[in-house]
Amino acid sequence: MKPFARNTVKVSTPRKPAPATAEHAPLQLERFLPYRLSILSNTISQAIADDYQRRYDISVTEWRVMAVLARFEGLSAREVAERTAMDKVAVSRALARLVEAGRVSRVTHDDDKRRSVLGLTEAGWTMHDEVAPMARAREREVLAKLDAEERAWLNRILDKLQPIER
Amino acid sequence: MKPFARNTVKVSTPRKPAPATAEHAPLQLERFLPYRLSILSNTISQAIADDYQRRYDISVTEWRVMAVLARFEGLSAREVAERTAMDKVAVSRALARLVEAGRVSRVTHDDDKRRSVLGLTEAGWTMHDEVAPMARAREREVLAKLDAEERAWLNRILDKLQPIER
DNA sequence: TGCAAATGGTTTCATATGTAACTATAACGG
DNA sequence: CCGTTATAGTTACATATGAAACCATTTGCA
Repeated sequence: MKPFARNTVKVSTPRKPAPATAEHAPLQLERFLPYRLSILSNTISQAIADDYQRRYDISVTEWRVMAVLARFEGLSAREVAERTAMDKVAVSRALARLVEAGRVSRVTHDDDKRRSVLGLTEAGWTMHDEVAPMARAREREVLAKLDAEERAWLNRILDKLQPIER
Repeated sequence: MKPFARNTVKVSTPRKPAPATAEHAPLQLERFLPYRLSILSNTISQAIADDYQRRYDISVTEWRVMAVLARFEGLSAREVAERTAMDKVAVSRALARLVEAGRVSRVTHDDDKRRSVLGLTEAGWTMHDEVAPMARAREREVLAKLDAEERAWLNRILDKLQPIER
């Protein structure tokens, strides 16, 4: 494999597949499931996050923590970690910021002083009630690209690829 | 003390949805598309990356750059960025490591000295030829959870949600 | 021409994230 | 009981990542 492309021809806009394709069987990235999922996931998450990140100075991880606390009252940090699929360090940090910002309340558990008991504050609820509808609206926008049948299949497929635990 | 006389509510294992649910309409995270995609994407990417990261000391972004260079010879950094959907800083850094490691060759373009002309080296190809089949195998494992019909729908859905440009 | 604007790419800095170590408390086994 | 082990959570450190500033070169056009 000599780099004979040294000087000559059309180096300018090399759109052609590499010659070695046949022998090397390179990955077709844009057809590769993990890659596609990663792009799609980032695109969508970012679009939604843009909506609230600037406005409320909150990160995706913090928002997820809040979303979980909106549904389940009095969770411990570990339980939040479970439900958000984040690791406990990430949760700890998100909580630090959220408590600091006055959006989450934290007291220590009566019977187990290691645990904390978490919940949204007034301010937390207020923000939640503004962000949640935005997030849902964005989700609808994305799903609007699909028809009902496709949406059904998507759900089914996601369920199979990743069984929701609990 | 009397375990009975717990005056506070039962903070012990709060599995019940928060009482405020009705008025606040909290997000059901585990049914929320962006969240599910993010989890799924991370799970899968991580599983695959684990295969080669340790073994070759290479990151996902570096691998993606290599995969693109395996298919398209002589790309510039900017073109790599386009095709990997990474930003140019990330590409620049990945390339620095790859060139350093002797896996990618870089020369400056003859007609435009700003550009670089990139390609895999011998060592790069060797590694590529070991990693690519692994990645494909992993993808197959994931897709094996679906039947043929579901796989077809998945493809169709991904195409609609995220048209492949170019 | 010549000079402002655009482009390819790298560097810098601030922030995010993951791993491992650490602190405090609780549970367990003899 | 008492010492070991496990668990909840935080801190420290090292690495990754993104935005903006930056350098070099090329392009557009008066």
